[in-house]
Amino acid sequence: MAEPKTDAKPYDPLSVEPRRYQEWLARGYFHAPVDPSREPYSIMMPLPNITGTLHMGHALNHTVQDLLTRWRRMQGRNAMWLPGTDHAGIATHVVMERELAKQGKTRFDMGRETFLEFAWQWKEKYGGLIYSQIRRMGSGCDWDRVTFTMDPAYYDAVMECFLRLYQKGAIYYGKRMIHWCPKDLTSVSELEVDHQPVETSLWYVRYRGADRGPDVIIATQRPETILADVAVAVHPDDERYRNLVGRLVIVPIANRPVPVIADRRVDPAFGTGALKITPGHDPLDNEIGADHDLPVMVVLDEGGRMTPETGSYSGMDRFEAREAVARDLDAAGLIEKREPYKTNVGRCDRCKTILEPYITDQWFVRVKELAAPAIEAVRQGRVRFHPERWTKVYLDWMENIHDWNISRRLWWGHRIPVWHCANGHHMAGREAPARCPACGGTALTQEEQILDTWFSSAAWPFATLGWPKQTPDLAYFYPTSVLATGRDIIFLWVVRMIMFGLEFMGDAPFTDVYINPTVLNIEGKRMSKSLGTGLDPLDYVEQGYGADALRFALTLRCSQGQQDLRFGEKMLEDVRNFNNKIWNAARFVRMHLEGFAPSAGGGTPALIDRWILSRYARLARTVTESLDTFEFDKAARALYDFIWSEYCDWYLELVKVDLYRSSLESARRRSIQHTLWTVLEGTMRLLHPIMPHITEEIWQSLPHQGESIVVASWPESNALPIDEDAEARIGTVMAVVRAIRSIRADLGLPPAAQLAPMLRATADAKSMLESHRDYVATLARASGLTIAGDGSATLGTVGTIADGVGVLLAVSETDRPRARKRLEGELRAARAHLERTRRRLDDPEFTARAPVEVVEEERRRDQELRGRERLLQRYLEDLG
RNA sequence: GGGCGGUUAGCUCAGUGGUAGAGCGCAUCCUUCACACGGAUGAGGUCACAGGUUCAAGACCUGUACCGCCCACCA
Repeated sequence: MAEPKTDAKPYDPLSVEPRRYQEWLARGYFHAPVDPSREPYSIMMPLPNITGTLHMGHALNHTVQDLLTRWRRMQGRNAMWLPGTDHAGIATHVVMERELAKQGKTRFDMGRETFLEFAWQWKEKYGGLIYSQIRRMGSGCDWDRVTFTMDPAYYDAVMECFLRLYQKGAIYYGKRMIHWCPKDLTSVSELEVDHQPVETSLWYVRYRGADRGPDVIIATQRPETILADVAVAVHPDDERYRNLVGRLVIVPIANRPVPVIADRRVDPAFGTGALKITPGHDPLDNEIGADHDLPVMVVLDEGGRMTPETGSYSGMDRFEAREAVARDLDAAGLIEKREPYKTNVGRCDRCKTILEPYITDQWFVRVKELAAPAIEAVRQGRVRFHPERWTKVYLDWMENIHDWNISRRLWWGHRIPVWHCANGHHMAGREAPARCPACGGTALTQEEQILDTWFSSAAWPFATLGWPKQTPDLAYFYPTSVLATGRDIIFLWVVRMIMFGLEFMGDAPFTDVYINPTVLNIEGKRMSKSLGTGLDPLDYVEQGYGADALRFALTLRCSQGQQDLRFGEKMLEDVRNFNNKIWNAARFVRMHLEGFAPSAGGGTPALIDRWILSRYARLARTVTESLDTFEFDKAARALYDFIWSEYCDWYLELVKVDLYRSSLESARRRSIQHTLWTVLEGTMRLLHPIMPHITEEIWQSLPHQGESIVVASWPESNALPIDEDAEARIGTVMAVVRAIRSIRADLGLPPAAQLAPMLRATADAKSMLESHRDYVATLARASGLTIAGDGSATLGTVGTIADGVGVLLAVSETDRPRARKRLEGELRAARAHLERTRRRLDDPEFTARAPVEVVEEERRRDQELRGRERLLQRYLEDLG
């Protein structure tokens, strides 16, 4: 492993990160071969689309997966993170066809074969881009296992899934009303419908009664579908229309008589309470029509244009036809009114075209039987969601799951392995059978449609490992450990993986599902390239912040409490500063590590060493526990606070007192070196999962065991002792230092002025302070410090009480007013506090009902505050 | 319409029923030999609102308001 390249004062991530990543790759650290002697840990990357580039959401999601993988590897697991990409049928179609449209072409001009060639070229060209971006983020994926959903072996696995479901009768075929995109010419999933509010009109249209019967007025948003009306429906209890049910009314323009029917699904409060029934163009009408044995009429074609049967409207676009029909109705005197109306329209998630309810031949998976075990797996806790609240979201949805429309009228994807014969029979198989088993016919054609992208990605956790072959990989890594993803694809993907895993492997595909927050910009708006609010993570990385900074900034805000994470560049500045802090702390440590060898041991640690070692032990616990419970922000915050506040601001400053002492003994030096090294080296390991590059760079610059921090061991927190005595004593030192600094600042004393404060302490604290007087004197710049017993007199001083120690400073005549102000302020605060404590202790309810420890604590505090009040009062009097 | 989050310092957010916290920003001071991408000291909060439970509520319960997300979509 290379030596650190630079010792510059500011840390430069750009000169470190790509180099370190290359080394890791070259040494194969991210490849996890099957090894039955070790416990596996595996994560399957939520596969990005080949058309995609890395966005901030990926940056967060990948950081989480990478830190989990790196952490578990350091804990000794055989950790494997499998990367891959998705062919993403419709998404890829949309971008490719947009490209074709620029040349004035459609995919139909090219034909299926040519288009697929074009698609493969596209995949070759853009499919690799996202991988290089992933690598730039430091993600330690097992690149030997990278998988594309249309790789031959994966393709075969998808076929196997379909065939097995087909054979067990879980798949059916037929004409169904689905969400249809008239631009992409395919069905789309109900989960991929983007509902958006829109301003439109509600037309009130008069349908004349047949045979001189009464007229009825219906309200509709879609006059163009009037031509396909087959009935008018009212609520059975609606008194207004009681005498109308069973009679006929005339559909305007079409001049067809249709029945008035009664159905409970009609809302009498909406519009006029009368609903036109158009089973060919509306899902509710389709249901009602089917229940009343009404025919289905269709007046729009697959492109959303009026059919040839519509006479003068023939060929008109649906929106054009809407106005035309409305005009004609108006001319015929049949429009009672037209009012503005706000409603929601469903748009194609990919191309934003308004979708049509449309009836075509579709393939479906009967999903209830697959859902039942998937529900059980979560109920029984075999699959756990983090944060836990997503469990309910999952269960609620699964309990109301609808059959799954898996066919898409696209070309780029897995073609459905079914053959149709001329007599309407169909049969499944990888190859075309010689003749139809049902009728013996030989005129067989393959199904044109392909499978929904989510059908293929549902097999991701096992198809990537060689299934249906019983490979060693599959046996070893399945089921995987954690699935980390965003909440937007819980229904589309997570539920389907659980169903497929249970169906085909007999086991849920993972034990834990971590749902990461959604990354928003600093205004709280969704990031979107089209809105110009998208932020390219790689831009920030290359601007000089580096991948580590981005990873840490995201991790620091990756809490379970909130579903969103607001991101702004300021956050990267903060982490850049943090990295610089770490970098310079390491430089400092290195400067003082001359002649140090860890093997020599540290001898007897001083109190300050014991203190930082104890704090480090706590850090190791916090970080480990936080990672274990998916509370990544806690881990990051603990590291940040420890490194900056405790290690740098306090320990390094304390240790300088010893290091710069003219009479530093070699034993003391060795013990300092050992502590500096132990804590920094260990902290780098604790930080490595979040910031892999800088920690490697620093770790390599320190004495270390092993060839890389990537494969170093995780600090075993149980082996690190907590030293409460050292923590308490150094806590007192810190409080005293802070008190002196505070007095100095309040009095506006120049920094050059060496102070001569007096500390008054009880015997125990006094002896501790005496042995640590140099630390206090140096850190507080108070060379004239004296330490006295509890009873000594004080005159003309300002003072405070820090952790039970009186801190006093003689005050000059000119400083008196400021000193008095300070004392009065402190006294006021103490009295206010005391009053609160008093009120509690005077409350018999409190002393009777609160736990003994709490009451004791309150008494102790009361005593302390009384002492404090007394002393402050005396200081004030002494000040004169 | 139903469900789920959120509402804490100017901003972004932590916060296990028992003395309200961090980072940034702000103010004052410090170019001391790891770091000015730094150090020190401060100012700044009726924890959205209203009830309730409790000796004790920012935390628990019930409502309300606002912000956001998801589901269902009355044509």
